[in-house]
Amino acid sequence: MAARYDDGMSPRKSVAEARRTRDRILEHGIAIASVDGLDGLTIGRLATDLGMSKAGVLGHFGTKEALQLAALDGAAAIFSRTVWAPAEHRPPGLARLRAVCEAWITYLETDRDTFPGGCLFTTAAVEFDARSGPVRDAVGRLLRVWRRRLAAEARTAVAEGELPADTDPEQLVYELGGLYLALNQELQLFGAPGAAERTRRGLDRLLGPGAPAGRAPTPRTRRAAP
Amino acid sequence: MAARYDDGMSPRKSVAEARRTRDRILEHGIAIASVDGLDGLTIGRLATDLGMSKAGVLGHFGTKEALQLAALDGAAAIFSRTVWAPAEHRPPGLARLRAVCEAWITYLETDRDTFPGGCLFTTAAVEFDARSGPVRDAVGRLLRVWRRRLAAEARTAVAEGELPADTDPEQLVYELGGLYLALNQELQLFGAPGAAERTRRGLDRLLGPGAPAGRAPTPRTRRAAP
DNA sequence: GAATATAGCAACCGATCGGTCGGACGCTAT
DNA sequence: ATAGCGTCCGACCGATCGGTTGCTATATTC
Repeated sequence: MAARYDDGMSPRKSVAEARRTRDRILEHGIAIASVDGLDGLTIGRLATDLGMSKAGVLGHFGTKEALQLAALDGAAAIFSRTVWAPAEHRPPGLARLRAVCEAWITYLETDRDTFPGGCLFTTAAVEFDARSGPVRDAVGRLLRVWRRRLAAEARTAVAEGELPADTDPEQLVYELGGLYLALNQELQLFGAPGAAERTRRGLDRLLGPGAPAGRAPTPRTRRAAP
Repeated sequence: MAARYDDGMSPRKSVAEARRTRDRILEHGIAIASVDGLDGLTIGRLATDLGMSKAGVLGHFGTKEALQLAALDGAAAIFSRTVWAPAEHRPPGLARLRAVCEAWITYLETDRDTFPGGCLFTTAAVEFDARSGPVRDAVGRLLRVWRRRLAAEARTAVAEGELPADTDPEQLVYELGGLYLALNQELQLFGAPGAAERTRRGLDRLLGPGAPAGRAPTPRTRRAAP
């Protein structure tokens, strides 16, 4: 049959508009995937939510897998912009590391519109960690990049004497990641308001006490007896 | 049409056999859910994998949601038997806490047949943490029970003087959980063989150094300068 | 041995999945 | 002015989803 467009809603076709619709699809797709996972990110649902046809949605990506990868890329861009960029102007080493960690907390705590279901990387990592294919590879790659950045920062902190000389940067990053997995779970599953403070206390134990961005010093949690 | 059973495969109907088929379904279902999530746990796939009909599978549970809850319960039983039971005969407090943590590591590291896709609780928690309903509630309940047990053990450890007096048990459990989330991710996503040792180092930092079950003392990671 | 209960089957249901296809439409370059 | 391209549409495809139904065959109960 012929497309009529007699419902008052005329199609927009300029190449610039196309980019904007693609961005709209991606933005909403990231929100969906954050809640229901990259598998739960359905073309049909995306289409109905955005008031367009499935073919129109899929035309921008070609394949569901490509859509998933694009959503992952989009989330990576948001992540980089939200937690990495604000810390980039800080001096390398411990200061920047602390700034990143603090931005990471606010990223998990406040970005409920863009990621209503929590960090998309965590969701995707758990969802695909036992499968194989391009999506799993992309998730692994993103996580590795992020860890490498953190480890590099930790290394310069050690070189600058801001962290003890016997610090193992990879170990530090490993425990940092655990802290944030715990934060994501706490926020999503229990909605616990004290989760951020818990995380900061854990950070103090890992990085040494100190106020990163003007916040009040946190009460000590546990420290080895002198 | 009529079921004929003329393919040489006669049905078995005794109530005892029925229990065994139910267990078979659950066992395989847990393995599937571990990899593909509780949503990916499909009745059709379960049926073909086990060589039975969809109705035969669903008859034992009635609903997919009931099947998911049953799988969760089964996984909880395995978890309790594998990581809690072996430590139960240890004296309460730090010793038992250490034994649980060590059993937890081996549970994540070696149970690849029952949980080929990693800890089912972690998978289910991330999968349902942004939704609502009985499954999400069940996951939350199980996690809470587990945390309460750990916190209780930590509390007696403090009371016994095995941990510093200013230890916050909930904080300790929080960081413990993060450590194990990190372990699960490391094992599943990167298959890193050093992940267990990383976790033990983190445990030493949380619980104080000490060999829990006869293993060699681990090299120090990072300790505050004296 | 008859009656009852039940495990499991084949077949089927409407809904939705990812994906394809031809065409209508508007923008852009010639 | 017109040809071509890209965007998006409605319609449709086979496969699979969770679930229902009517039935057979066995085990159990009386």
